[in-house]
Amino acid sequence: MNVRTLCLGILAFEEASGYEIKKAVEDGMFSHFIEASYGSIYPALTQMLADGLVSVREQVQEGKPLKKAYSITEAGRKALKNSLHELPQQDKFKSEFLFQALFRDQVDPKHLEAVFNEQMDYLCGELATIEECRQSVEPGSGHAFVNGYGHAVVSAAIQYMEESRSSLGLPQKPISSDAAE
Amino acid sequence: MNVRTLCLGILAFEEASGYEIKKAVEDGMFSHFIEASYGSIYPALTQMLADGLVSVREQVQEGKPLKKAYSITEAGRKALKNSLHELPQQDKFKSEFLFQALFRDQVDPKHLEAVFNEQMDYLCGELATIEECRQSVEPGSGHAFVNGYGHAVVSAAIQYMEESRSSLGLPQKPISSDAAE
DNA sequence: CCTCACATGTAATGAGTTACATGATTGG
DNA sequence: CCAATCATGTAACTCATTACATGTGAGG
Repeated sequence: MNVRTLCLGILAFEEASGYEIKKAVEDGMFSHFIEASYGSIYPALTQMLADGLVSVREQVQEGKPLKKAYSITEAGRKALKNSLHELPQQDKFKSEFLFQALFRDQVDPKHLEAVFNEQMDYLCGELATIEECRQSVEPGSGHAFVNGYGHAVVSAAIQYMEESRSSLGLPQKPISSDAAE
Repeated sequence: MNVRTLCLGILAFEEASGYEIKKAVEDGMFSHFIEASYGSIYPALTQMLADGLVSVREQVQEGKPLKKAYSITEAGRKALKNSLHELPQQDKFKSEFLFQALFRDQVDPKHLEAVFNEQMDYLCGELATIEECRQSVEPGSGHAFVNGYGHAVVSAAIQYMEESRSSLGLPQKPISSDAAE
């Protein structure tokens, strides 16, 4: 999948600016597909505008910079549908974190612990976000499936990592960003 | 992570040719990190040879083409260690399959079913491979962690997908490539 | 006879990231 | 006053993929 299709997908749900798309991809409802930087989002929108897949509405805001709100057009919806049918890759299970874990005896223990904890924090953060989202998505929708899948997979990862702490020679309770404080 | 580091990692375990590296990344013990094509593997090996990170041994085989068996050097091990400490990205949970699932009402049901089944087949295949591997990896090793993590995550995905069949409007039992026959 | 598995490589192409470039307003 | 958030965009660069190019031997 490319950034164009991702943007088109987001715009199929809601009008958005390049900036808002970036936020949605980083954190929001669309953070579980692919990553995208400003350097790919803005050119994608410009190109799609030229191709007639999206339209712009320039919003003048008080006390804030000019915002270009993009909307999907009928041609855009068609193009999205088309892209959806052409996506060939089923996604493979890949993880760079696991690569680091594989060579755990090659890295120094402090670093291993840091990597492990960062990964753990990320996963816990994701789980929290997913659980928050659950309230706002309607059951049976595409979003609900995405959330459910995410929840299942991320929980499993967290659970396995928690169980593996000792076998990796890591201290049992690191900082616990949740319960404490 | 780049292909160079991936190759270096594989060569840290065993001497291998470009061809064998490709196979290991496609299917074998090293299939859970990143993808790599011949077009990236061969140049990576050539470059690392020039940099002194690997050495070659040309094997003349009966009835088979010339094979270049690459081994990691001391400098290579150092470089790997270094790369391992510099890998910044914790891996995010991303899935293009979920993008397709999100727009399930935009694609035709036949296509959705096909995508779903392909994904399911892939996951089941992975699970089978992981279970096979379990016998040959020693407990407590990096490989064991990779296998365990993979098993946990892939099983969770399979289970959730199985449970979601009906809510996606898909037939309960498609072809069942396991039990039947 | 033809295709598959083995085996190595290059060049064009494509897609994205990083860093650069700019600028207003708000809150500490 | 400085940093962060909001907001848009470009250009150089990196990295990998795809397609091309070549060749053998085994098995159906």
